[in-house]
Amino acid sequence: MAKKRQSTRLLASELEILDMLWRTGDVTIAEARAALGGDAGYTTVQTRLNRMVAKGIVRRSRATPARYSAGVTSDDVTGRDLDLLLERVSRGRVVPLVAHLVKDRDLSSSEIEELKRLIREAEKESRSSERK
Amino acid sequence: MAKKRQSTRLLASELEILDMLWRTGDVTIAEARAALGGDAGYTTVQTRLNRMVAKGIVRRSRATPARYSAGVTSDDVTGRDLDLLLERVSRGRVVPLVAHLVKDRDLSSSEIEELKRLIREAEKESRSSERK
DNA sequence: TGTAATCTATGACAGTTGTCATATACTGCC
DNA sequence: GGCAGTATATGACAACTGTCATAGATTACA
Repeated sequence: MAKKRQSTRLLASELEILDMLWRTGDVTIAEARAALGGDAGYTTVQTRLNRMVAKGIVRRSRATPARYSAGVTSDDVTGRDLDLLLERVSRGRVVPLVAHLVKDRDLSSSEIEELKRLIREAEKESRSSERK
Repeated sequence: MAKKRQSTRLLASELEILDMLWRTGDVTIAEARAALGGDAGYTTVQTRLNRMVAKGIVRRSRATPARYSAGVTSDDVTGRDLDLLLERVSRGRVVPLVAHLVKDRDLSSSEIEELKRLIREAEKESRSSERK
């Protein structure tokens, strides 16, 4: 019984670690601990990092002290998470997700321009596939 | 030791259940089991549903047989998940998330129109706050 | 009404996660 | 080389999750 977890997604606590690694590059345990706020005990941070190494989402260098770095990119995580959200929560509807992302946020004019460009691209795509 | 989990997000397996509940409305255990594909044992589905009830994310009616329904809306989940993604993974940058959502997808022309409208709204917002 | 069918409660076990203590190993410096 | 300080390995425990078996309660119908 108790099948191994298959299609999971990263836990919030794992995102916390990855966020830290993406921000600070590669770190020793002591540095990771400080970067996380210094609340957790040294071996707690050690264990969490090593468990993530075992899962392949964090890398560990052979140096001493070992340096840990992210083993997945934020784009990987973004992609997988958004796809899961689309599938499970939004039923494939893109608009409500985008709505949440752009509503009530302070976007710079360059961000607005980027967004417009994205929509124009998508529009071109949709028209070309329509023609087929 | 072993502090109770605080700031988590829903597990993929919980999203699976909620997805089913959002789609089918309220269900008995037997119906839930069928809707999930019939792979899991009856009491497995029972346990998973009841544990989610204990967490407050699923509701259970007092009828017999009990009927289970979603205790959170998909908008709630969408909102919380996207905000976490923005904070932890994308560092507040909205554009890459939107890019992933609109790239390489078949969007209908009405969806495109909706997206344009959203951007126009965001633009209006950004201009009005600029003026302050 | 009594029995079969169904539903519910409960217990169990293995794997995961959050937390850390302890013991062992390694490094750097006197 | 030996000791202090740092790093690593390992073990542990509680809560949570995935899975289900079993027993007791309820319902439906012959």
